[in-house]
Amino acid sequence: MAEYTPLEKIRLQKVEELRAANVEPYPTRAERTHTSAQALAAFEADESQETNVTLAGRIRSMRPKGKLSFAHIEDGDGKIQLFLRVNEMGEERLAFFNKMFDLGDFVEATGTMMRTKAGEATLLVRDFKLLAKSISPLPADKDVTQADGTVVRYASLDDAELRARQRYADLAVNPDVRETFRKRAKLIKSLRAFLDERGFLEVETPILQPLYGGAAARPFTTHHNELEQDMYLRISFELYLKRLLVGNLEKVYEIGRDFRNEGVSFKHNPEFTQLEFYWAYADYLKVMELTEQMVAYAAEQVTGSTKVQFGEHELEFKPPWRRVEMRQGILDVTGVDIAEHATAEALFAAIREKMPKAAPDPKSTRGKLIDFLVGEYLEPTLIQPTFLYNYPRDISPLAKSIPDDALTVERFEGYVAGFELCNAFTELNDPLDQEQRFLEMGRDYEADDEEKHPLDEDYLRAMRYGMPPNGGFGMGVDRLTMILTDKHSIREVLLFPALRKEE
RNA sequence: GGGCGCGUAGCUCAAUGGUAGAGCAGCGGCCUUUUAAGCCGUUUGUUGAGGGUUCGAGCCCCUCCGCGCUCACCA
Repeated sequence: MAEYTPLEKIRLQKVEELRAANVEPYPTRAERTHTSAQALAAFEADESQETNVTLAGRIRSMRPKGKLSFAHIEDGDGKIQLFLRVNEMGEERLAFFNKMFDLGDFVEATGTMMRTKAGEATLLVRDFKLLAKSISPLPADKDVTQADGTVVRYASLDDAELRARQRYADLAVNPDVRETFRKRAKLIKSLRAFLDERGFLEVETPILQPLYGGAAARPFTTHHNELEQDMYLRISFELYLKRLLVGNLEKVYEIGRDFRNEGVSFKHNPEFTQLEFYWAYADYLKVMELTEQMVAYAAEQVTGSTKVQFGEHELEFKPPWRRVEMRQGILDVTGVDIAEHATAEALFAAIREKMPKAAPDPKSTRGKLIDFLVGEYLEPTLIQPTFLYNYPRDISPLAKSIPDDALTVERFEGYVAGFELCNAFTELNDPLDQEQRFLEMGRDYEADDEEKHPLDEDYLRAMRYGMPPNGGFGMGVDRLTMILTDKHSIREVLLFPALRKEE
């Protein structure tokens, strides 16, 4: 059971007193006629007319001043001031308001809009009603708008853990947090609109899967009792969405949750939102063009511009983005030409020769060594939106090889602000080649290696019916949200990020 | 998992190893145009938990818990 603080006990006492006085502290219905913004707009449109409104919101400040009181309430649109005087309601009623109402209470107020001596558009209250009593005080905060318009906060909830654990309190007292999640919603809506307009069909595929695949990650495992079988939460949508291409759906996409049983960091959460699309008869170059258009469109919808400030960087999303061929990019920053080293051993030796301080894992495959070079030396330089393309085959088991280059596949990743935003390729549609790749992957790892790619026989069966050539794409929606809202931790863009359980 | 750092009142934060404090919030008053309202008075702490060193620990040491940053991992 909850233990109440002295403050909470006082408020619980008030609840009792209210009920004793026949005032319901949690009435069923509200009678709001205007939001704060609507009331202000109606009043300011013509101040000579009487504007009568009923507002509802949470009390954020109270300034009782003898026979009159000021208060600010906040609703979904913002704050608005209430002005209560004995002239309108009598001393007893005003005293009741001052005594029984607290910061955090939801209240309804009816009256006429007016302007105070200080010039603030304010509701002169004739009557008021309690809508919901707040028992626990919200984290105290005070913010003051200076003459120059800047807002100074004197005390606020800024403990990162508490803000994430009690997001409801964070949202209640930090309007900018509400704004972040409005932008997130706008982003997802804009991605949908963009793809819908271009004839992509939104679909839903299983989250609970008998076999996981489409990425290299450890899954969350669970168990279906009746079927008596283990099941996995999906780590990607890829293999199910591509099955749909076999079914003659030419353009499909899904926005949803992926689950990966991996480490948590400023850019990783165990569950995260992914956008994937698959596009028949397109290749990775067409996907590249669609990607830059889509992200530029989203940036404009969310922020009003294709120029986005992220930390110290001003990012320009307007197409075309910079394109860097992986071999050339690595050559430029490290002096190592991966094309000259066809085996892991040769490449490892070349890396040690050019960069004695580099410490790649000696057991790495050639692809992992290349990945090491990219992550270590190239990624940090990719600040403006950039497509890095042509990846090593052995770390891309679902991508199609470049004609006449057995070691390289048609794959690109989009980088922004030094981290990976999206991943795409010309999809492998040759069932025999795919089977080989799965088997190769198996050989590259120990039998019990958690990164081992499980062989999905049903996926191969689907592919044998014939899969059209196609381009596929996956993007971390949380990461794009971070970039578009200038937040530097994934926790800031997730309403309820994963946290260790309390106590 | 490794390294570094943090944890003090409801909130934001102070406090050389020497009596745990301030502002806001709360509570009791005064106040008919306030907006960090003001003025007078006043309450609140297992200093994250446990152990140790010391005459004496919020402060030093150890263990644990939680969080942050970072490294590793994450095609």
